[in-house]
Amino acid sequence: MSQGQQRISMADIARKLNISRATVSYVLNERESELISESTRERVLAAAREMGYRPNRAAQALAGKRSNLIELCVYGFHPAFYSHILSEFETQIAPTPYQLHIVSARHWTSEDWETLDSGWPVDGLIVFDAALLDRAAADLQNRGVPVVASGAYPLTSVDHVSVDTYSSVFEATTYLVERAQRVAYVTPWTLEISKANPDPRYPAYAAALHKAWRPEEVIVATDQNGVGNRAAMYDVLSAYIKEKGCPDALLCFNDEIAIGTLAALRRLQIRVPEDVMLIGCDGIEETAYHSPSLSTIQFPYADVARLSWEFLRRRIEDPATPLQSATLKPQLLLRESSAREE
Amino acid sequence: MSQGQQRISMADIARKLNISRATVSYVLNERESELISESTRERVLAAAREMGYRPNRAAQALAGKRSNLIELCVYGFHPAFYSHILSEFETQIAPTPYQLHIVSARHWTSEDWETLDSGWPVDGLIVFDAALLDRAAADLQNRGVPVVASGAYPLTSVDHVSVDTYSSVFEATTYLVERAQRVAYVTPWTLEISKANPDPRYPAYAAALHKAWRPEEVIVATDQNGVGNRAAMYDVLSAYIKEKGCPDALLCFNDEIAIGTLAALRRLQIRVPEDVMLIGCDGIEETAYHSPSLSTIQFPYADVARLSWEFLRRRIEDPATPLQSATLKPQLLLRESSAREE
DNA sequence: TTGAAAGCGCTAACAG
DNA sequence: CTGTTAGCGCTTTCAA
Repeated sequence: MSQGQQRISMADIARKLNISRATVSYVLNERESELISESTRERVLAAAREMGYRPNRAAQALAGKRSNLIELCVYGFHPAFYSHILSEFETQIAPTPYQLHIVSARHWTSEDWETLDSGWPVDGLIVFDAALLDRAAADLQNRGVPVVASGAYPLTSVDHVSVDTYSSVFEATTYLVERAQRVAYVTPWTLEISKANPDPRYPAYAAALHKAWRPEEVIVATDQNGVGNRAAMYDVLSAYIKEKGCPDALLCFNDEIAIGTLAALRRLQIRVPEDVMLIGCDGIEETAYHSPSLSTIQFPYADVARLSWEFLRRRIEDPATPLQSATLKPQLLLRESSAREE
Repeated sequence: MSQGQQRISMADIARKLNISRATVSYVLNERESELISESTRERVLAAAREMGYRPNRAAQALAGKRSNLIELCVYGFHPAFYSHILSEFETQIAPTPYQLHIVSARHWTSEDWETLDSGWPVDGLIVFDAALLDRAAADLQNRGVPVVASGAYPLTSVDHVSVDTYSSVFEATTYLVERAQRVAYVTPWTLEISKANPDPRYPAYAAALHKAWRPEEVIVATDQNGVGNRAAMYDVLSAYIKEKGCPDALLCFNDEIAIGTLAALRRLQIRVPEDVMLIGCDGIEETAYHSPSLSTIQFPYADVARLSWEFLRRRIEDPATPLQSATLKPQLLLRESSAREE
């Protein structure tokens, strides 16, 4: 078919058919309002196909057409939590004419956060767990770009879907507190980071312990370089246990940490759940496949994606829509790793 | 700061400063060749910052500037194999001025494959495991867009990084054949699909068995709807074993299937590796955390990403570069799940 | 039913 | 050192 060295433009089609560029544009855009003779229509369509015409989306957007681009800003592709998120958003958007432009914030330095605006003509923007994006996102919103924030700490000045991780973690911790003496929190973040970050997990854990008048125990899972890392769980855990003895229950920052902890405990010959109860967080698929199966806090991936997209789409269609918001609660999923008599 | 309802353009800056748009363009683009007075330079920069100017990338691209956009076409964000791939590509591209535009082919129907060309002005394109993209990719290449293909079945008409999965699977199968009587292949694809698809796993398995004069055994892991699904492993496996007895070794299509199989075997009270040896494929991180730890075929994620990007970048910089290609071999990682006396 | 022309925001050649 | 100008490919208004 097409073997031209360059891209085919509407002008090429018009020239070949000896008609005007506007006519070509009309039929290619299926403009109902303009009346085009059936024969012209067909000639244009045929030529476009033959010549391998593909619209230049940058030009379309420049000329004022919608870009059908949705920017999704998320931390990265890893760990599995994010791939679940991305998959669900993709599932939402795939059947629509819209396309996802994923921006990963993983490697961003502090200034980069201003870069939320990629400069591409997006029709809308979804920011997931936008801890530091407040200003940038509000800015975009002010410039007329529809923005939806979602996750456990969404911006509330824009349409948002919040996930009430706090209450679920509180619930999980309370469950453990009622069945165990020493309930520790295992996290890849130092205590300073945990306290400075808007992430609700540590505060929820701490609140649940305080409520029961129990002392906090925080196990920081970092490697020698201070990087949060489940691969270091064995070293971290054995050192901790050696120094302070073994807690009866562990609430883990996320499922990856929980899985790393499970492996470390196995190596230390500590039984789960008999000696130590274990609960993770996020509800990644893997948790179901371990032995013992891992209790976790199931993040509502699909609902978050569905609602976020619903909100964004509505706002794109009707910018005057009043502020939309919803709150979802992750579900505590009790499985083998936390099974114990009360 | 900026609270305008609309986007700031270069014209806005020029107007405010009473200078020409070209001057603004020059300083914002740091054009060395044009001499701009230091004072003008600073005024422009200051105004741009204050007004919150962000370049319109669509317009830049239209006007002939490089877009700094790299399209990465990959099957999806799931399973973990893909998130490893995406992460590594992202790691490569993050420190450069380029930006990734990820296109997921997961939901594509047959016609959509023609859609490889998203219509955005990409500077280059990486297609991963491009089974059905040959024509579309070659097309783009012909139109002057640099294309690199990578994965276990890359196009060879363009720059490519191939991964020799065939030989690794052959090696793994041979390892099993030498230590077990019945070596079965567990796959989420029906035999017809396996045979029609360019994926080298089934052929490699079959070749290794034939070489040893052993009969093939293929266990198809699909649910009632015929969808490939590790969650169905228990049902599939117990039915298979009931009918034909239990193989001594299982070579799994990928690590997800291997993990599902491991869980199913556990439920069936069949020991790994004592009763059944198990080897997966892809080398996702999870394999190290199971008990027994899972043998797998380690895909060279980082090297594939690094080389692909190296090839693409070189071709972008110098389109006349001769065809580039490299072949990488995944490493057979023997762990507990396949440990057995010979 | 079709065509001419303006303009989206920007780059880059050229003129001053 | 700075301004004028011609497009890039497309949409859209207005004429014909």
